[in-house]
Amino acid sequence: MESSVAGRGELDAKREEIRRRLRTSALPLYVALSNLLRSEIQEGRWPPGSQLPTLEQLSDLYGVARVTVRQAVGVLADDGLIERVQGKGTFVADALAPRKVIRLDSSWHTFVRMLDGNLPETLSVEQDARLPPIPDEEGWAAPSYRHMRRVHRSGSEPYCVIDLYLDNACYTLAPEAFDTAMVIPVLGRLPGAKVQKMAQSLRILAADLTVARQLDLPVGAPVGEVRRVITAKDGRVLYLGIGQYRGDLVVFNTTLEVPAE
Amino acid sequence: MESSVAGRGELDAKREEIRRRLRTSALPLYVALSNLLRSEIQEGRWPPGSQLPTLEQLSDLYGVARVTVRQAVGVLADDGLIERVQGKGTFVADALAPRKVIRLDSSWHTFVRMLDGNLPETLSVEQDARLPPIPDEEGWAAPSYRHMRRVHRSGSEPYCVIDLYLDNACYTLAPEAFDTAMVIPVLGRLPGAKVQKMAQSLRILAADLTVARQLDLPVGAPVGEVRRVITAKDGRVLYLGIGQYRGDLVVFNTTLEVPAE
DNA sequence: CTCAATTTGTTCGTATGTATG
DNA sequence: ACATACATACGAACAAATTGA
Repeated sequence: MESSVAGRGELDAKREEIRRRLRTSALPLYVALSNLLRSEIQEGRWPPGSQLPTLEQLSDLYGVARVTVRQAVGVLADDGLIERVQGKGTFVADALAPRKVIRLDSSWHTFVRMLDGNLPETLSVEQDARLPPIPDEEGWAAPSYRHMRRVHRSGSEPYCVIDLYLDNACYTLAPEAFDTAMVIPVLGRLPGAKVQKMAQSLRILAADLTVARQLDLPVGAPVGEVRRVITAKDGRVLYLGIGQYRGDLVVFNTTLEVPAE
Repeated sequence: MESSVAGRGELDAKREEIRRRLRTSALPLYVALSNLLRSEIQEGRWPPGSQLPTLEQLSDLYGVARVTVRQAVGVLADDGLIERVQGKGTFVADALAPRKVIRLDSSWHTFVRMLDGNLPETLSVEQDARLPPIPDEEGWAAPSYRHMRRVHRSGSEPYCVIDLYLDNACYTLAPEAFDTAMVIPVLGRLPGAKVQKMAQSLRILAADLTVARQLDLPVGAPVGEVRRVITAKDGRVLYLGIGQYRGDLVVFNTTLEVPAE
């Protein structure tokens, strides 16, 4: 008897914890739950064609009322991700449109090759801008930069929005190229081979209002913010780019050769 | 006249658009607005110590009711980001607490140095596991792996939970070391220098329930999923690790030397 | 064919939170 | 501070479709 009571108490505690985790996101419970279910389905927890647990079971599993589970499931049904059949159950749709992801490689050659040929859309240009403050170890600023805000698309889907600063001394060497093509490959091909290295750092953020708008995402969706600094041999900053990438469309790759000891 | 009408119409359209964006986020309006204000403050739109626009002005600016603005501002006040003084105004707090982040470098040396000395907590061990399926180009599987699930902490805060598979042929060479220390540095120091390269790919996801619990995050919070494959010279997979990192605590760094043409 | 069990669909009533004027 | 409207979430009861005994 006691053990059964303890078991029940434990279960309730667990249920309560799950509930709390879902709650803390400030989203309505049914939205939070539908997001969770969506990503679990996309991760393959319930494969295409298979039956989901019943509303009662899900209600139990996540510690929310059946009606609320139903509401969450309804969101996914509206999206066509699942199908509900009265008297039978809820099923994962057969054809999940496979996501076409963009692979960002971080060896210089593959990175540049990947970028090359893409045509960004320029949202705004500032001809004579100052570089935002950067830490000393990243390099030192040239007198004047060309500041552009651009959007990169894969087909019609935007996957990156980027604020970039290009040393005007570089820009004047090939203005038409810089205006239309991706900046980094052009910079790499610039005569004189001034480019020495590119430092890159990535933070993971939730999309704010501006970014959500430009990447066509809900506010709060996970995005990767990449900061790239390209310097010349003398430490002058030729390029600074701060880009926000849609988390659901981009994969970042690195390969490290391990030095023999 | 016409231009003034057009200007007004434009303004209203902009207001309407902001409003719509705030709305569509599925967050309660006041939460969405507080997020927006928070990021604008952090971006420096209103510097520390300065006065925010009045509730009326903000109400106008964002197209929401004064009471709703007040509610949004209340969230930030609770967070200590701003201070409200009756009859005077609302002010940005002087000291914004900086976040302590973990830098994950991806040159082999710095990466290993960063890991070294950290003591992970092991959640579970499976002595004789099979490697999960991997694409051919990543390498080929050894007959048997040691599978561990571990949590990494910075102080008491968990920042990474990782599922790792270690070739048992490697494990038996230094079982005590592999049991307690970080696997990758130990693997790198293993006599024979079998390790040749490490491939790493990073996806950006929303935390699912399991990860949310283990990293003490709300469900849906942005996390980075890092997949690391370490192979020997002959292509055998010595190590596979799939780690989930808290987005708010981790920065991923890379430096690329640009080959001279 | 019928019946019972299962599972989703629907509707009420109630309580609370959100947003406006 | 108040009145109003609407969304969210819960529990409960009942309806309708499906399945298999």
